Amino acid sequence: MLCVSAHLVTVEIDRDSPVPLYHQLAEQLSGAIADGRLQPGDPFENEVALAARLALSRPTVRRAIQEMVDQGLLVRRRGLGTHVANRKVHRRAELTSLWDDLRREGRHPSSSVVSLETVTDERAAAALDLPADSPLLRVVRVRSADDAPIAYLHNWLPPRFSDVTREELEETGLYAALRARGVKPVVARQTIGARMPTPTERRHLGIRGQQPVLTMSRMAFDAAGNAVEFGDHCYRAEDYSIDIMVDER
Amino acid sequence: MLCVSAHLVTVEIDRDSPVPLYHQLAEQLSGAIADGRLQPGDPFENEVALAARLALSRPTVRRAIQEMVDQGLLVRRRGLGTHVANRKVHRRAELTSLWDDLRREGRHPSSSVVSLETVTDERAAAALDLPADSPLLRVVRVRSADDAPIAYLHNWLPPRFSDVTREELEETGLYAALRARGVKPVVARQTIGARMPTPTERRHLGIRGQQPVLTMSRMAFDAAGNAVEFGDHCYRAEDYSIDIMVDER
DNA sequence: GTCAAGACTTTGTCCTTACATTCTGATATA
DNA sequence: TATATCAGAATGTAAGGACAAAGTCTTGAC
Repeated sequence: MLCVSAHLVTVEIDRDSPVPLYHQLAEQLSGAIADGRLQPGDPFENEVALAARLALSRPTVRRAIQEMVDQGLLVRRRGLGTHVANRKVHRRAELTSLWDDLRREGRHPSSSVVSLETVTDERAAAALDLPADSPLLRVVRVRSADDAPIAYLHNWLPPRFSDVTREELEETGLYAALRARGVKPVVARQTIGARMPTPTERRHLGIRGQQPVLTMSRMAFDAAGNAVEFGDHCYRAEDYSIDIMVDER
Repeated sequence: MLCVSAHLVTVEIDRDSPVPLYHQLAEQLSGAIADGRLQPGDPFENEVALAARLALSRPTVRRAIQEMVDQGLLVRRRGLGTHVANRKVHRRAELTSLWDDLRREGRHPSSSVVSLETVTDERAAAALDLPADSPLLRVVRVRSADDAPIAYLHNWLPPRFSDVTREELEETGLYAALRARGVKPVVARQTIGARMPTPTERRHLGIRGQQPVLTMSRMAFDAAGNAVEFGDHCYRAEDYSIDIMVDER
């Protein structure tokens, strides 16, 4: 008999932890894929065996596996078993800030706040589900990577964030400031386009000659569906592109 | 007692149908949101009551609700209940073709095939997980909406699709041709950028003056993680923008 | 030797039950 | 009156069992 045994990943489940068992399991199994203990194409231990080995119920194990399937880490096929997916379809956290993106790439992000003031803006207010005359905090920044400007950013925030300071924005970024106030954007609608830069944009981004900008406007929402931020940004197209995974739901 | 009773949606479950009960339920409830029977902010019937009313188990009902939460249609909060989400966070099927997008907007899409030939291409082959010298079917098209060109499209397909014809592409679009062969892309990695058009692109897209193009390259995969298509496209930035929902997973 | 039927493996669906956690609102106490 | 506690309502987590469906592989018949 040909015994293609799946590599058994060591998993430790802490039943006293407040983090759900299925999530503990998914985290540790994801770790095994991330650090190469499990390679794309490798067969995955089957659900029932895994459940028996870890003394977990099958639904719990299934839920962990489903979490990983949703992240594109695993592929399941009836009768065939579960396998580690092609690395190209792995999704990482999607809703990231440019700041975090640059850090992950090993570059050194910095921000300079061009202006920080309270304004009214009809389009931003509509995006934030607020009355058109609501006072909004408008943040205008230039984002650089390794001291070369790559983005000219406009953000509008609801009044409750009016205590955000210039220093905070320059040191940690906008999304960190929101996180510090207990707000976590989890879903956003983005519209991406391209156009020629305005003279102001050319100056801030150091654009010479005929080079376009990539534009992105974003409405971001928290888990409860409340709008938390509206942004309208433009990027030096020469140095920046947007990389996303899209999927059917 | 203040009785805020949720509007009861009529649901009919067919236990003999091959389609899973949770999916039947999710479809019918989604329909109620789509056609306005349930409005954003409306309280949703709670899980246990819904399960009792429909003679379904609670896990089955929960699975249907989870499906809708994943589509951004519902928001659940412990202790608070389930509510219909803000319409702005509703996701529709994301991985759509430009052809379908235009149809949905009520415009009239058409394609003209510029060339259709078998080639080798190192970059496309790498994206498709094939050897660099694999023969690939390359499709070059101009996509128009209401007879005005908006996109210049390059696609590379694995050899098994070499029977795709020019007529088929012009009448139904590429994704329909794939569907007809039992292949369904479900996830794609897209890279979006901007640049100035080449003379060829200017000619095909009818671009005058200093106008950039929006570029998008896409690697598409089926549910098993097999690469099914690689595309490299450019769009008239004046007439086209890319609209996507991104979320944390 | 080839093809078909059936056994086996694995995931998919569905049920029942139990208890935990979180938030609201009402009651009771100071 | 204001605060703290408690009950109620809703979702979240977890277990265990049963059967269905899909795909592979072996076995058996011709």
